[in-house]
Amino acid sequence: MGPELKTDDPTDAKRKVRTLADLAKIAGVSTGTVSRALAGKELVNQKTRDHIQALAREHGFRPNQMASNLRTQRTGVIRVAIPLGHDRRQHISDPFFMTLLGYLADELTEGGYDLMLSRVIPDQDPDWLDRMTNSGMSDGTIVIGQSDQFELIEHVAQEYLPLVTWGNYRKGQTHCVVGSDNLLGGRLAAEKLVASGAKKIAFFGDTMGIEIASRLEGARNIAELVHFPTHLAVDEMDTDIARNLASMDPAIDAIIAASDLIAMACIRQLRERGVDVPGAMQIIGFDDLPSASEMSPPLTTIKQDFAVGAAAMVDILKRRLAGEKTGSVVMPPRLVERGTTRPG
Amino acid sequence: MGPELKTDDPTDAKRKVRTLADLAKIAGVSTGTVSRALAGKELVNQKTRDHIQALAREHGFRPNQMASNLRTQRTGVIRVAIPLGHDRRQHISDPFFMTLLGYLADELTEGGYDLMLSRVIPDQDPDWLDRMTNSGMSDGTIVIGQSDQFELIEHVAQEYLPLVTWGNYRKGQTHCVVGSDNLLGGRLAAEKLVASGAKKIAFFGDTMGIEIASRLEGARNIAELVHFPTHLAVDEMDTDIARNLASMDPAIDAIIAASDLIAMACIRQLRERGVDVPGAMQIIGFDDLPSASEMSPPLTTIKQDFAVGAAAMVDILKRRLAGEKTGSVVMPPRLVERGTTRPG
DNA sequence: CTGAAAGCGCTAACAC
DNA sequence: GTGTTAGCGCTTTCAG
Repeated sequence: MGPELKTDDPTDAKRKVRTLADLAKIAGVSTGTVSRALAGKELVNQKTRDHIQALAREHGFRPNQMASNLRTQRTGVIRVAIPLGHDRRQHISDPFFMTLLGYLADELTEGGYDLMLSRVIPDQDPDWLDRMTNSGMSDGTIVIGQSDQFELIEHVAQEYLPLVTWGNYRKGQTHCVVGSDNLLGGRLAAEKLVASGAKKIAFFGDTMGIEIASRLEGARNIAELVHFPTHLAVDEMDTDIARNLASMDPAIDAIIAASDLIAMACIRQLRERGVDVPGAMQIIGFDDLPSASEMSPPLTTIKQDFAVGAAAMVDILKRRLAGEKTGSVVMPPRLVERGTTRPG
Repeated sequence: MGPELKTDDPTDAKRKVRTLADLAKIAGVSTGTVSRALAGKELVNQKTRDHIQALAREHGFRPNQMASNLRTQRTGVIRVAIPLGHDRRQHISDPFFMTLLGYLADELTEGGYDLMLSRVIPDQDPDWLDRMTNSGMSDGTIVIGQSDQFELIEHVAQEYLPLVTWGNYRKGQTHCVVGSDNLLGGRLAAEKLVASGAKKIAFFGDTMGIEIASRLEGARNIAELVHFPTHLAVDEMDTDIARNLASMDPAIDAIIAASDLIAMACIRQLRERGVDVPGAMQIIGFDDLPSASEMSPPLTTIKQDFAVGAAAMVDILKRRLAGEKTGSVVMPPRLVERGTTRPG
């Protein structure tokens, strides 16, 4: 590599200017002035301001955000946390998260915020949410899915305002949530299946997550049904479904899946078993992910409007950042009839 | 709201302990000791360490990451930037970005890093990459897609090691890139169409992005083809395609789409026009997004393995963080024949 | 083993 | 208008 670099060589014109102080020195002014000039403040003479800005450009100087943030106590970043409490094998690449995250990212970045994404395993890090909200690394926090962390979120929300969650609303809760009326969603699914002639209905889903528990409850308000716990994580889902399908009452002729992904996996496996959908088995999903309408046959499902939900979350978060104490938003889901259920 | 809160009330036991200094005071030690204790360092007496940790838990104290980062010059976050140079109307929710991002997020968060997502409009922020790499807000940077920013990336890479890009490899380039052999991909697509009897082939895609330019070039090595610029952003794509389809030579009986999304949009519009796919028009996409195999008919496409690519990017980034000067990775894409081309 | 003190790089009073 | 100074909250020498 040749001779060692002497970075203290006074003739080294290339010595990088990395701090306000460096720049101040070569500009012959104080750091305060440099700071004001680069911030474009009016208080500094037009000429010196231009000069300093030119110098900064010339040396490729970029102020250290971290230091600035620490000083101003403001970061311009919103944390988006995905807690995997139960079903920790779920990945962020799960289409459900990705869909919601995509819309959130659009809303946030178009509004000038950066987005810091964190995957959380609560068991390994019991006070993840405190850590995040107190880390000073972000101005606000969005939690995608309550998982089994309802109480924790509830607790943190008591003393931390800029927090919005995607999930299920439970009457009287403290924390602000945006999400669908899962009870209604479950009901719509069951009603549809009953209307199109289902005799015996199964529900596939893990009720550790309260959103899914609500869907099950809603469906149970309409019809009696057999519950088969089914993981949300793709690698476990398939074996769960295979077992369920193999062992379940042959009289069952309809399935309510707790998510589109579960529905899709069911359809794949039923096809392998030679079961006709929707002839011999009707299936209805939940979410209406983009791929639900593209698969074949296209999936009948209970639609949640993620674009609207994401916009609502960001809007609410901004208002909370401004100190407003907003309420929650519960959106009505909607039945979208496609090809995996029979008409009627 | 009753009387104003006096936060300086000395009897207020609830006064939040938010700093090391606060905790040090109630523990009766110095901030240095608290810092060491919470970091679990051996140098501090077991008893005091336990005591301080207990106190911290009790008061819900969480050290300020920002301050810590500033001091240690290490953040534990990796920036993922998506530059929208041409086609700035593209959204992060675009399935291509989301797919790659999902895998990246898995790799990164499972490796203990947080991910900071930034959408960039280069025209509005010409030195976005300098700003990011010098901001002190992250330890390394991943850029998804070179867009029209090849030269800028090239320039920054000369003095910033922990930078990895997803995109096209051009011989002799400085910056480290992971991506597919787009030239080969284009060739595979054209070869397939020729083999299955295409007489006249169109290419739909905007060559402002060098990846797509390479795909076009590769295809041109095999067959003469008509090029129709087509935006990548969903809202512009449809009108582009409609125009192209309406005006193009009726002899054209095959389309190479620069991305799966373009292919899907073509198929939708051809269907509306009553054109049979693949009978009257064969179509081949690029990417193999998850939905490519789920739509109907399933899409013939040139597959890029995003999971492998993401893993490679993270692996390389880690090695660069450790000071290693790694090379680039060019992965071979693969033809996946499905239902939008004819056999043969 | 623990305390004191010097910063990390920046901003915002407060002076002049 | 500009310089000086006191921190933001933490880590880490350096003493003792």
